[in-house]
Amino acid sequence: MKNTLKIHRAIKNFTQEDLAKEIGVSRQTINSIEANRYVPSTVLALKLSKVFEVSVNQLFELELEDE
Amino acid sequence: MKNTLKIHRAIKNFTQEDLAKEIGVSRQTINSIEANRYVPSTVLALKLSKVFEVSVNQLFELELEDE
DNA sequence: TCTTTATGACAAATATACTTTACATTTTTA
DNA sequence: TAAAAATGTAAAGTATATTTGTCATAAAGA
Repeated sequence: MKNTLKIHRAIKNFTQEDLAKEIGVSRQTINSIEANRYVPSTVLALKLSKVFEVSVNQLFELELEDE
Repeated sequence: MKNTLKIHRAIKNFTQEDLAKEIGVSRQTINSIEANRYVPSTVLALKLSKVFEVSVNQLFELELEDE
């Protein structure tokens, strides 16, 4: 699964830490998601969707290897 | 977090087992998500979004207690 | 009504998300 | 160019998703 977190973070001019605080997770969690080290929970995805004002489907997209 | 899985499953006329096979998880996983016993991963949410042809945000919604 | 199919739920085991701590490297800014 | 801020990543620990197996009950069909 790929994501556009970094882009939306740039649009909002947020650091990883800003974002982490905003949604109540650690900075490393944000970093690890951006680096595709792990897949976030749907609650986390919805919170990101809310903060960035875009849909979850715009933030995250399945790749061939996911299916 | 609440979800509309049961409704979309009814629209497509899928049993929990049909759906489970469709997206490659166990029937209990579907059952547990519908019953709000746990929160699925974003990959799973995206797969459900694809099968039901609706956005993740239409399938799952944050509740007050999530924030 | 009897049988089959679908759902709800629990327990134990395993996989993986997420936290905290910590340190190195890169990027920004004074 | 030196200091500060931001990012990348790793390890160890905790929380929780997911599987497999199993059983009880509800719903649907013969």
